[in-house]
Amino acid sequence: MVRRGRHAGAWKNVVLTQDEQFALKRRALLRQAARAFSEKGYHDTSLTDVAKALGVTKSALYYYVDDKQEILFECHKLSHDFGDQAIEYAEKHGRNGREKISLLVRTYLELLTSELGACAVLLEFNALTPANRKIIGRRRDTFEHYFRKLVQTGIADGSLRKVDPKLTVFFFMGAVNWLTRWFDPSGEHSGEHIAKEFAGLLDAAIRSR
Amino acid sequence: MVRRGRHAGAWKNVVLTQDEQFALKRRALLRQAARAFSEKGYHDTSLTDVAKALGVTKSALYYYVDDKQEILFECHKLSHDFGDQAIEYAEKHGRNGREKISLLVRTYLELLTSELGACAVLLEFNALTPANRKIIGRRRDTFEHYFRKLVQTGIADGSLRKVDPKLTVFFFMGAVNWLTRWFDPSGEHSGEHIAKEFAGLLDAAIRSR
Amino acid sequence: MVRRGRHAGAWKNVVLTQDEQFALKRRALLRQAARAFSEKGYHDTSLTDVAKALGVTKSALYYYVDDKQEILFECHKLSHDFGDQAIEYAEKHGRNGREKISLLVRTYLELLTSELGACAVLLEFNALTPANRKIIGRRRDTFEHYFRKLVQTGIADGSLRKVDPKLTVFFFMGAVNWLTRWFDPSGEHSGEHIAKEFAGLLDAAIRSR
Amino acid sequence: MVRRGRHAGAWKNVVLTQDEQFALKRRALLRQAARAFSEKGYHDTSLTDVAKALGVTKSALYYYVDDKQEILFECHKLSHDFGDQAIEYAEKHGRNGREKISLLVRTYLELLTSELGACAVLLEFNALTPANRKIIGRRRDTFEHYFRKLVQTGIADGSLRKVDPKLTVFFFMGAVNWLTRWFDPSGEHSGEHIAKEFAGLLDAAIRSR
DNA sequence: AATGAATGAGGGTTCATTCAT
DNA sequence: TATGAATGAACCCTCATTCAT
Repeated sequence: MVRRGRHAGAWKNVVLTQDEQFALKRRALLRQAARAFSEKGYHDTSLTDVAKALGVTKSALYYYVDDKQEILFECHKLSHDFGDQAIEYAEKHGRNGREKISLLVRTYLELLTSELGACAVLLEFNALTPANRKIIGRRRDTFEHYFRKLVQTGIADGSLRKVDPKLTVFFFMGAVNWLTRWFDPSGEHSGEHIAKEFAGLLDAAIRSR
Repeated sequence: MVRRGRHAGAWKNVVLTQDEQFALKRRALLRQAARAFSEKGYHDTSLTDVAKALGVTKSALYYYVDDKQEILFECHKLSHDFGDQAIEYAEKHGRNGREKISLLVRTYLELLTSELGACAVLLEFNALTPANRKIIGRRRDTFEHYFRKLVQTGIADGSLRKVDPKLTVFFFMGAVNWLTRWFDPSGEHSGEHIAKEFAGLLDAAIRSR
Repeated sequence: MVRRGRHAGAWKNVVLTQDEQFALKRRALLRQAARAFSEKGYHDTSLTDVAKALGVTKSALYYYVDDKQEILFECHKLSHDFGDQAIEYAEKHGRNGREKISLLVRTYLELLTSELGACAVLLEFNALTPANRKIIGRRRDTFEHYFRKLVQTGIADGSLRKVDPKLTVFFFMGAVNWLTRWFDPSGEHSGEHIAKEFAGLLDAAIRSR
Repeated sequence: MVRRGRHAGAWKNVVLTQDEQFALKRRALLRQAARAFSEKGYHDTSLTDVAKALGVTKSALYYYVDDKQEILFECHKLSHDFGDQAIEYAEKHGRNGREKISLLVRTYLELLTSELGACAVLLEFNALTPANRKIIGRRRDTFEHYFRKLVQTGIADGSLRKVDPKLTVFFFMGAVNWLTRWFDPSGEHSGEHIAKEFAGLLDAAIRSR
């Protein structure tokens, strides 16, 4: 669903424009849905539930979204945007494989936990439409491929011990995806804390002695 | 579903008794369902799918099972049986926290991958009925609690470095549950190989330097 | 929907009064809707479609019309106005049953094809509200009754052979209504051509030898 | 929806086999739906209506049919089967263009009216899926093309006067399709009577003087 | 021991309609 | 005059479940 253009309007800085309102509400919808998806899974989350949680009718959702599928797709895209950001950051500030991985992992986890829900749908890859699965699959492959490459780099530059890059990435991605099932923003551990701890565990797991 | 009594029947040692037949078929049903559940998720797996894969009608399944829910419940129980076995083994052969954890992890993963599907349903915890969720939840807590305890033991006996036991367990459990989404018995890596590799990664992550 | 009074306003001869504007736009709306109805049917034509074709929002339509039903009703009335005109013309210029029928048919078809869409809704009689169906039904009966009468007259005055008046009228009305599904104003055959051809076919079908 | 094979079973001649039962019920469903379609149109006929008329639940229909669309499609196919039969018959027994057309028209109408409902959906061509529309469209074109050809033949062999073949076919097809909106099997005129009368009208309309 | 047939609840989606602005 | 936003009814369809055979 794409929003049509709209003239800027006066009061620009005081009140929200209609477009901003729209975007805000849409964002809220995605967030709420994503939360439900990661709690109960895509298929077990009814739009009625989502709507009720937002205080509107099911039909109202369709003003902001074409499809239930679009919601899932959008969520996946969002979470991959985080991945891209994390990669960019790691690439810029890390000096060897090991450092880059640590930065990548930590940034990624911080972003994810900061806006959890909007992204915690990684588990629901199979619920994507074949067409969408292709798109998201490509991005996931890119991410994992980059991750693996980093492991290889680290091994090559001596900062990491000789682990299996593929299994290592799976190992870590599991931990991340699982996060979405138990992480509670208002819980005992802050997102930053978890990010740091997980990064530490992974680092210890693969660094060269 | 509990089986009613049935006279033992002659030919006992030659042919399978009816009860054995029943048990065999039921087991096959559970396995097949579990496989489907871990591939596509509980709610996206229809009983028709399962039945077709077994070569029978949907209705036939109800002879072996009361409910779709019962299947899921049973699968969860099975996978926890593996956990219990792994614990028992680790407890018997490990000499300190670190060793026990390694044994636990490795045994658990080997069991899981050997009969994947029967257990790959860990991801579908939320699809359980509240009542069943309570039961399985208790077993899960027991398992994780024991796991955490092991970490604490290891830290105490100096075999492990000072990590957060709770997060560590979550970290690892994520990797395990995720396994069910990508592991392919006929794929590149054998179950044993993965078990060993994962155990190695975890060990490196938490052992004292 | 009836328009409330409105003062005539100055500039009367220069600009369109508000009432004229209103009428113009309403007419455009009816025409556009009718076109869509005859192409896709009443129930498969959404007001959004109609609105989009007119360059406004769905809501805007409700300023000119009370109901979707009102549109259909109005269209039916329009098409019957054409029938009435054709009758009047035929009655004035035809000298016997056969001539009158030929004139009726030809005039009717020329009017219909000239403003096709505004009338091509004959097929959607069943989509009318019971109340409206009664009203339109009466007019339709009047038309068909007059038509049948003409056939009887023609038989009586010897200009037509002895055909079944009722079936003859049905026969021809079918051809007319079907027209709305294939006639293309910008197509191969002009409305006049079709009117002439169809009139010719009917005439040959029923004239006395 | 295709039915799987089934062994013949004893009592073959006494009781209906399951397959026959199935076919019978399916046929009834199609007939009932077709009746509703031609009365109210495809989009305004809800499966609930159809089911209620058959005394079952909406869901039950899905045991016999994959889709609402499949019903429509099947009806169209049925009616074209009648067209094919009529063509075959006309081709065999007619000796020139005029005779063949008369036979075609009469046979076709008799078949249609005998099982009206099962076929009276010609009007709902636009409600077909693009894919199905292609298939049915091809058959319709074939039929109309053959019909036109017959007109040309008749003109060539001198049995028909020089009419426009295309418009003539449209003219007649309109009458036929319209039939489905007013024909009542238990009404004043029998199917045979109508078939004969319509065939007579068309014949008079186009025969050479 | 298994099947065919049917049910009912629930889910996603569309759309005419309303109303405040 | 016209729009954005929301609603509720209706619809198609799926699926776990039941029951007679």
